[in-house]
Amino acid sequence: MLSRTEHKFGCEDCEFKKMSCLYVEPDSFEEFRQQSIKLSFSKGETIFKQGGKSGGLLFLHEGIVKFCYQYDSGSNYIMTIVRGPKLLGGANLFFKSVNIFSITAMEDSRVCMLDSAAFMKLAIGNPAYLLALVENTMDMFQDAIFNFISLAHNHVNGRIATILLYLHKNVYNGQGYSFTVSRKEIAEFAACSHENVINTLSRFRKEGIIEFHGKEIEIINIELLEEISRKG
Amino acid sequence: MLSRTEHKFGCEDCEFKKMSCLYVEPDSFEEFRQQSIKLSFSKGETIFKQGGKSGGLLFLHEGIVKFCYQYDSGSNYIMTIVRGPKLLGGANLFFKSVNIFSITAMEDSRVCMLDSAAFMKLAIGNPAYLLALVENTMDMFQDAIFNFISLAHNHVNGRIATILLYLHKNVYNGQGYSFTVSRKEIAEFAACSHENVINTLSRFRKEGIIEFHGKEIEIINIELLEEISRKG
DNA sequence: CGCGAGCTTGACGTTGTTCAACTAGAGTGG
DNA sequence: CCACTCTAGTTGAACAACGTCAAGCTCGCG
Repeated sequence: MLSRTEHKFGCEDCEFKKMSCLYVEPDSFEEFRQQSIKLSFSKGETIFKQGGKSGGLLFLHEGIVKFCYQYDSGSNYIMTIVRGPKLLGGANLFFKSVNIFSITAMEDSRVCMLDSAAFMKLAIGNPAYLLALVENTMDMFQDAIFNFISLAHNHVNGRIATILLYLHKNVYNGQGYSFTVSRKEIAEFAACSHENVINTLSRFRKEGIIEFHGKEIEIINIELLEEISRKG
Repeated sequence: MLSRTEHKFGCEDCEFKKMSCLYVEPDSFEEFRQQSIKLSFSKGETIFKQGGKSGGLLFLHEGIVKFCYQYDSGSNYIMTIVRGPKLLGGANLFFKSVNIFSITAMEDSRVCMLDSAAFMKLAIGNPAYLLALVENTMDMFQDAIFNFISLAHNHVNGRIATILLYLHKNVYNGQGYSFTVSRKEIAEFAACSHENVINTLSRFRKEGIIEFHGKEIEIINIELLEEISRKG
């Protein structure tokens, strides 16, 4: 029997198992699962380090993580932010032997590190499963690309509006219209200075689009925010 | 027997067939190939239109194409430029029923439009083949992402340097240090105004980094260009 | 010959970065 | 418990980067 602690990690009802068992036999999945390692990360801890040896596939059971690119100069760029449950695969993990970016926990997170070789074995035997996982990964890429496009075309107003909407809809969903992010992280996501973020957020507050107390930001007028996101 | 015209399309020695037959039986591939359509596109012609129904997978035998995102305002953003032979798959084509960006020929190009259903059948039967194709696609995404990162972090100097290096190394390789691109396209790639491109290129010329006559650009000092690309 | 698209240049205003000074809160060690 | 330090946040001023506008240019094409 599972102990209470192990049960907290949800091996019996985990989302990854549920999704996998749509395609593969529970026994095959169980064999694969035996090769994986359960880990907890606290807010701020680095899960994968840019430039480090790739740790294979990662399943984020619960929590919120950011994909960061770190420059030699020391500054960071956040490529995307995702919440669990989600498979974190793709260019960083599927095929490369070295991580091309870092993955850092933004909230306390629980993950499973999956064994690449065991995964490949499972995938080769179940192409429909592989296809479903690739599709899942592509969705994450697509979200990231739309953020890049907003970044390429819009001024800081529009970029920050896009980011606030993204965080509301895709990350902090299911908790009303408010969430907690630092100005520094918004700056790293929007690729601008933190001073500019502060000024922009203050302007949004003056105009009644958002409200904030400390790090907690609340969206008041989402229609207007969407218009700013579109028009730049 | 193949006619001379058909032979020009290279069905016997095409790169896609060569690559595919590392994984699948020639007979299976031939069956798949029967479902595909050979087409030629002239410089400037649109191959896939953003918002249009997805045309499935595309193999670019020869030529150069750009992936464009078009804004309501009418302005364009070039996400990436690739040369054949290359499989153009990924988020745009693998799974979505609607194209999320346009693909346009920058030089005269020859392509095969592949049938999605026939491809899926082939891939499901040959997981190693699917894996190889996904890896190929991910590489293209990775290149695009590095361009995005340069765009997010660098000033126009660095962005244009990055783009010139990308074009030299990945697109117009095998033709020395010179190539032909319009200022407008560089501007759409670097996400800045065409005036800014002109000023930057002139500055690069004054500093002896590049030389140009009309649309033909030649890289003179590649080390310096790489330094600008890195440092912004 | 005239037209339009792309290219070029300079002036000007806006946007955004950098810098400096200050405040507030969270750890840390005596 | 209190200083000390470190990080994040805030504000304003000075400066650089960039886009926009206007004008004139060249080239290819009908």
